[in-house]
Amino acid sequence: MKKYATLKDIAKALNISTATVSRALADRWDVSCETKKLVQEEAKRQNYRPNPMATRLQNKRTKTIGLVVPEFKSAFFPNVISGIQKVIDDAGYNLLITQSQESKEIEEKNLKLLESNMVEGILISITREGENDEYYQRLIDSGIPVVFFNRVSSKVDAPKVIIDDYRLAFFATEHLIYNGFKKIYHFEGPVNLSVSKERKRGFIDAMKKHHREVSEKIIHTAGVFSEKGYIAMQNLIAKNDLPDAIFCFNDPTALGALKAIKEAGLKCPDDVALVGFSETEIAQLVEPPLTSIEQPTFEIGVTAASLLMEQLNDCVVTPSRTVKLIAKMNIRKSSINIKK
Amino acid sequence: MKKYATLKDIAKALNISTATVSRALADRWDVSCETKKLVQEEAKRQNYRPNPMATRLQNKRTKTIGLVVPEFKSAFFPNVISGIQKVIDDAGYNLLITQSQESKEIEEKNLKLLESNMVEGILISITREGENDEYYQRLIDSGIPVVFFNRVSSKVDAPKVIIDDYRLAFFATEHLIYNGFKKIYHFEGPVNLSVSKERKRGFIDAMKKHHREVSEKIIHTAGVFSEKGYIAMQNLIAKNDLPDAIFCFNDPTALGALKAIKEAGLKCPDDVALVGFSETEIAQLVEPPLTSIEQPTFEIGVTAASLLMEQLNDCVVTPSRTVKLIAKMNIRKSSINIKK
DNA sequence: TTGTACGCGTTATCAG
DNA sequence: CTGATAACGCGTACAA
Repeated sequence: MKKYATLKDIAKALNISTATVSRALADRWDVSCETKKLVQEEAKRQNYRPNPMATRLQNKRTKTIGLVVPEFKSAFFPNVISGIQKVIDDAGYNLLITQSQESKEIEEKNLKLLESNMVEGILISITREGENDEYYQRLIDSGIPVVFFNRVSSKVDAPKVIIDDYRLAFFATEHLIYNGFKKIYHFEGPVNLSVSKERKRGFIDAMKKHHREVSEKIIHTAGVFSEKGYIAMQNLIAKNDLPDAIFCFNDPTALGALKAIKEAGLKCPDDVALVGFSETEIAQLVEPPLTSIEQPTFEIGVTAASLLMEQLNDCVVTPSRTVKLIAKMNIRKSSINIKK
Repeated sequence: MKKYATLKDIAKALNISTATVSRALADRWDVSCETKKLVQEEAKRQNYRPNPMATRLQNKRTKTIGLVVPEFKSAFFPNVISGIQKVIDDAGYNLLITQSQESKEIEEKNLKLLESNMVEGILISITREGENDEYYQRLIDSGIPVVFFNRVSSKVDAPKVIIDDYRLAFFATEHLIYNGFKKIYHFEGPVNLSVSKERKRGFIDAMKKHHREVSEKIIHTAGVFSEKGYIAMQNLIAKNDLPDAIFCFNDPTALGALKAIKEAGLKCPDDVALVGFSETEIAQLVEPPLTSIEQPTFEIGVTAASLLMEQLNDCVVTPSRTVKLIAKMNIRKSSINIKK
């Protein structure tokens, strides 16, 4: 821990006032060129660096916004972040990123951290463990605008950016039905996440529309990560309870399932067809290429950040709105019915 | 922009001094229980939140350390971050993450951002665009310890955590040679990155050891991302300049190459064998599974963070050392010589 | 137990 | 052009 040089130090060294030093360093017109030079030289010599805390204590602006995401092991959030960063950069703001690791506790810790760095706004995709609703509300009340994206709070009234999970799950399921698959299962995501519920709802409604029987047997919880999909599929194989096709909560679970299918000597789509969700780069690289719903990740980031910027600029309190973005389905070999 | 409540505000409301308020909120013993209660109630009612900048201006501690990574689209950095976070958390510190997006300019901006948040130390894996050497040095000089990992500065004297790229590239190449491949190429990483140089050097030396001819023709620049590997492979196919095997800079380039191979109606490893580097989850999921060097990502993070903590605790200036961690080679189908 | 007064490092205002 | 001086919000000796 070294001691920093301060304005006072360099003022003392030059026998002038701190005010002059401050002005000289700010390169203002109302200071003579020679003192300016003297000051700047002395500053360099003492390796002077302005104390950011003191500055902020004065003008109360940090030009920084904070971000909380659950993780960035999958490609989803990194892509969203790129979109966010674009908007933030263009607006001349800085971005501080934190990772909640799907833990409610760490999420709260991160929010506090961002707060103590005086971010002017917060973008958040909440953890699957649960919602810190009271805290989100508290942030908003204390004047820090919050924008939710992807995984949103159901209770807090704030701008939200999501995709129409229900509709896309519906489409994906119908796609399997139209392709002539008869025994269709669903691998469900984390139960207390709104996206899981929406996708499950879309699946069920599509099945019902086409008069397919929907029982609890055809829905299996498989979480977010590939291992979970792997295990869920292994279980089905062990029980000899093989469906024709599975609509998976996301790509990782679908890829995990794919691995289990291959290991069991089965084939995709011949024995079990698969549909993923929220397109990852891997979807195209894997064999067979995976049918998946491609979310506009970059655009999600752009939209969320823009909504935040809007709030930051308009001091007027606009009613918070939920933006639903459109996604598209990439149909690939993993969901082609070869028996048809 | 709302105005925050301050100590003064709540002191005024209660007709007492700010000092008492301060002490009451700090829950000290030298203040009567009733005023304590009064103050705490008033604080809650005014939604009082201590101004972090003022606090930091006083005790000059933030208990926060900063991180700069080039990107986190690949799984590599997210895993490292998990390791870092473990150590940081255990030590009671906070972590601020930034992303340089492989841009030298953004990297410097991020360093400044971290600095202005008064982080007590910085962990960095530098961008491939070049090195902000002067700036790293400046940080260290001004008392902020810096630890490099994975992608390190060649000029700045500071602790570094790397894996033995040279040796592993050497092994990987020998593995291909021992497997009977004759025409072996190398897809090189970004030219000005030390890891690229090390891996290339390992490749060349292994080839030389076994008296293979090494010309510029067998080394092709392919960058970091899968598209680059895809294009590089397409070029080779177009020129009808097919090798038996390729040692790729990393997994994404190898996967890109794999895609090009498949699209051209060729087979891996039958026509072209592949070896990747820095194992990604996808390596096992792809067909054929990809031989790759598995880096101890989590451990890299743990080690780097530990080195930083060491520096933070020991006020003594210890000579900076470079830690080389061991990696292992996962041999899979993509590098099996079926002709042998 | 409570209040006064000062310092943390800056910037801004107002005289000179 | 330059120098006092106050203020930002908080903590804390010291005095009462």
